[in-house]
Amino acid sequence: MARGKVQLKRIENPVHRQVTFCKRRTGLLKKAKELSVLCDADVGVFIMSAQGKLYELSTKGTMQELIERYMKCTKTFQASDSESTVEKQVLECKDEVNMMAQEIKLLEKGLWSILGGGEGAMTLDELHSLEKHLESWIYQIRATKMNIMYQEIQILKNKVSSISKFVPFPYYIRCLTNINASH
Amino acid sequence: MARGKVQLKRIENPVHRQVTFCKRRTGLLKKAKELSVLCDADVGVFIMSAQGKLYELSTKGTMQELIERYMKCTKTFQASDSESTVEKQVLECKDEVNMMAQEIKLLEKGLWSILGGGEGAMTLDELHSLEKHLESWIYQIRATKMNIMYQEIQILKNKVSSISKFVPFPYYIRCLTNINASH
DNA sequence: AACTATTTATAAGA
DNA sequence: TTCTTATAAATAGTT
Repeated sequence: MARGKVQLKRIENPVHRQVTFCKRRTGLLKKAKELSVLCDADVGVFIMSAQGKLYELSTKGTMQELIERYMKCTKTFQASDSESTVEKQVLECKDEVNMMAQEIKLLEKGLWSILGGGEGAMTLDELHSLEKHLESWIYQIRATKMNIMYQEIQILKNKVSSISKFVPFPYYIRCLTNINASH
Repeated sequence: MARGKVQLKRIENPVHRQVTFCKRRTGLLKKAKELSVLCDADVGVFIMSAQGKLYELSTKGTMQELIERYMKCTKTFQASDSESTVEKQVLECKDEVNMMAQEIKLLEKGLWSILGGGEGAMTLDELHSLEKHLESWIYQIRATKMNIMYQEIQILKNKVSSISKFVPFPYYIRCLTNINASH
C-alpha cells in the first residue's frame, strides 16, 4: 500500500513475508482495538503464524470469556452439535452405569435365591440366613485361595531347588574363596 | 481517518457510530483476510456489536475449528480446564463402566461355580475380588439388619411404655408382696 | 528499526 | 446503506 501495489497472494520471499506479517499484524490489532472503542463493540482476534506462534487480542475480558460469548451467539446450531459430541456421550455412559448396576443387583438376587433365600422383601431372618451363607462362601473362597497359594509356593520352591543344582550351595562363599586364592 | 482526525473514544452520535461501525468492520475483516493470504497465517476475528449482532471471519475452516486450534495453542492452562469439564467426566464414566463390567463377570463366574459345585477355573485374583465383593455385601446386609432391629426395638419400647400405663410401676414387687402377705 | 512515497482506509457530506 | 472525495493512516520498498 505504498511504493507499489501488492498482489493479494502469499509473499514468497520469507524475509519480506515475515516483515509484512509483523507490520500488518500490528496494524490489524490496532484497527480491532479502534473499532471496539469507537463503536462500542467487543472484538476478538487471534492470529496463528505458519510457525505456530499465536498473537491475540480480546477487547473485553479474556479471550476465553469472549469465545464463550461467541459460542452462545452461535448456539443455534452449535448447541446441538456440542451436545451430541460430549454431553450425549456422558448421558449414554451414565445410562450404561445404571443398567449395569441393575444387572449386578439381579445377579446378587440370583445368588441369594440359590443360596437359599426367598425372593422379594427381606425379613430379618432372611437377611440373617443370607449373611451366614455369604460368610460360609467367603470361608470356602479363602480356603480355595489358600490351596492355590500353597500350590504356587510349592512350584516356586521346586524351581528354586532345581536352580540350586546349577548354582550349588555356598556360591558366594566360593567367590570369596577364589578371590582369596588369587592373592 | 479522513476529513478530520478521530478521537480514540466511543462515538456518541448513534447514527455516526453505526456508520463508522459498518465501515471499519468491513475494513477490519478485509485486513484480516489480507494478512492471512499474504503472510500464510490463520486468522480468526469475531465482532459483537453492542446490539448483540455477530460478525466473524475465519480464514481457514470454520470458526469452530479455528477456535479449537487456538485452544490447543493456549492449552497450558486451558487443557486442564477443558478436560476436567467434559473429557475427564467421560473417562471417569467409562472407568466406572469397566469396573462394573468386571464385577458382573465376577458375579457370573461365582454364580456358575456355585451352580457347578466347585470353584471352576477361578484364578487367585478373581477369588480375591469375589471375596471382597461378598464382604461388602455382608456389610450392607448387616447395616440393613441393624436398621430393622433398631426399628423393632423402638416398636417394642413403645408397646412396653403403653402397657406400663395400665400396669403401674412396682408390678412384680406387688406380686411378691401379695405372695408374702398370703403366707 | 526508521524513513517516505504511495496506496488504502475512511470521515464527512450528499 | 452507498457514493464521493478530501484527508488521515497504513505500509511496501528502501536505507
